[in-house]
Amino acid sequence: MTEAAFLKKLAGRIKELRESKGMSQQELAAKLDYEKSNMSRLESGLINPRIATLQKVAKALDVTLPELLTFK
Amino acid sequence: MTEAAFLKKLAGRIKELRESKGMSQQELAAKLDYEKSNMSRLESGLINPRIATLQKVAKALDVTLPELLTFK
DNA sequence: TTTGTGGTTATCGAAAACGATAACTAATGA
DNA sequence: TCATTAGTTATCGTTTTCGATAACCACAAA
Repeated sequence: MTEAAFLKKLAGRIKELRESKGMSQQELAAKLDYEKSNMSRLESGLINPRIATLQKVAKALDVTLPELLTFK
Repeated sequence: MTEAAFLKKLAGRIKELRESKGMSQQELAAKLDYEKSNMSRLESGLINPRIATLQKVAKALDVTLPELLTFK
């Protein structure tokens, strides 16, 4: 799997979890002190985020990091 | 948990898995095309790595990303 | 003593994340 | 029509990863 394909799947996983919680991108972004512009790019697979950023995303989504990173 | 503490635990997890496979830092670094100097810093918790880097680490250690990120 | 291996630390330049901000589109509702 | 909300896209400056390289330490084997 290419890096781009991997980031795409991760992006979809974040979007899926966010929507299942009924949150907007801006709500999620605000919850972890992340720019909404970057959140948009993150959910589009355009960013290769740092692990600490994903840790905050997981926390804001109320899931564990392994859960966030579990996808097909 | 602070970011620094989190990175320390991640570092320990990588070291633990690497040693359980009987690999040296340089062997692991070479396997994912990562500089040995950075591997040393990564295992010291001095680096907040990108998710794609950790994905390569997991692959080189023959574990899944969730497995790599599962620790106390 | 010399050589090799494993690991650490430092520096340099390039690339990319990230914060901050702005402009824009589309959809919804007053 | 106007305002609001959600999301996208772009730019700028700062910070940090990362590749590349070098120097260094400790230890063990020849």
